[in-house]
Amino acid sequence: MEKTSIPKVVIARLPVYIQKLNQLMREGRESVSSQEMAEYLGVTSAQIRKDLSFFGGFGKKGVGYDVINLLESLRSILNLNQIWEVVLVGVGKLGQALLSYQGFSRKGFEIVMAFDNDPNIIGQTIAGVKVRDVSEMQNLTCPRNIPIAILTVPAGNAQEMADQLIHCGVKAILNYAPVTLKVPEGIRLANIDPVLSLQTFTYYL
Amino acid sequence: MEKTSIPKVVIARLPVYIQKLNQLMREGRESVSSQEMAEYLGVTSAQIRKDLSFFGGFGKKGVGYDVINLLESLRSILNLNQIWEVVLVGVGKLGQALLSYQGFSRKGFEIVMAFDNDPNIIGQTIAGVKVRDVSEMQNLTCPRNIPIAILTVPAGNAQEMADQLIHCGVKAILNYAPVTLKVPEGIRLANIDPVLSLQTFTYYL
DNA sequence: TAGATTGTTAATCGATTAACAATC
DNA sequence: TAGATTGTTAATCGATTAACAATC
Repeated sequence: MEKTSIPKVVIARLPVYIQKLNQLMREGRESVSSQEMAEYLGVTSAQIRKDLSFFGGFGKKGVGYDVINLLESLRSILNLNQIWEVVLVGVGKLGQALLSYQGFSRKGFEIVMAFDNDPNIIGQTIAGVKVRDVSEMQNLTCPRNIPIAILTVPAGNAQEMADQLIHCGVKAILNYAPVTLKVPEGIRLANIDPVLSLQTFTYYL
Repeated sequence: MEKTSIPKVVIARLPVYIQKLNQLMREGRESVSSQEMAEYLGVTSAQIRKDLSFFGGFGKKGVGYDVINLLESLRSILNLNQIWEVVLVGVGKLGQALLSYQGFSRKGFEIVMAFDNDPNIIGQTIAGVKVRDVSEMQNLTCPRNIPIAILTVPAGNAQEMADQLIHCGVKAILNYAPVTLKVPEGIRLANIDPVLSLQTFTYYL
């Protein structure tokens, strides 16, 4: 029960607001109303105002929200004004694609280590990160206290890798493996499985 | 307002149940209780029973649910007893990884066409799929009426590609681009942006 | 000032959970 | 039969929306 008062759904929407505000900023926009944001994002303006009001009053009545100011406020609420270290486990095709993805470091997430168990991949350097043997993972990650892990291993290995990472101080896991992981209370977990999304589609099609 | 009565959250959980039931089946389990499923998935048993009860009574009181029977029932509810054709747009690193991913066809989703705008990639065959010029997309996809698209293009191109796909009859889009797309009523949309997940983590860390 | 838009309250809506009779 | 577990109802909990006074 951490930061109890604010609903999880609200926290999950803040990054979406940030994404849009970033775009507005690049376009040179100075201010934006909740109404306009709502249209862009396909939600109600009341929801946007309510969400923001959990953290204070960022707007000016009759005017709207200052784009840069709101953006900075939200970034600060989410602790995005720092570099977050990330460890990636599983350097198959998907893991390689994520290692090469510029979007992480551009948004302040730095993949600092990568591990695999395939001798053909161990030792290679991908996007500046040297791939190491997963058998060394505990030795190498435990001392560094890396807070976030990305899991791109086969389903069968995911739980074991998660356990090891958590043991070494990882506090949040982005899981691409198609399994439901068991993690202790207090460990954040998000699952990205495209098949689950597709299987939801097919109900409606 | 299609199939109104059943909450979207319930539909979204069915694939997770299917995932676990598949695993139980592979392990040779014959039946399972809502209690046991709940423990595996980290939810309440009441939720599982309630979810299933929207579609009928699949269990036996005092016994639980027959694994194979429930699995088949859920697959049928989600229309998973058929092959679903998929078009993939954007064959960069991520697109290539998804093209090579066995999990889609294994679960009944067949990527039948792929498009890109990079001359170095157009013409290549990846995982049995020939990459075609995106300028031909409308000509090639419109007649085939493919229901599902996966978008792995840069943020700047995503909306334009979505519009074209929808124009050609696509009814559901799995969007990997880091933008909020605008789609007409009735088009299903799911977004997979790992950065949004990471940015939710950092609030709690 | 007049018009616009916020921040907030109260009402509505929807989802989760507890509890238990039914029954295998 | 006794024990276990479902299916379902009612109660609780939480999230969304409508509406409007405050105010820029």
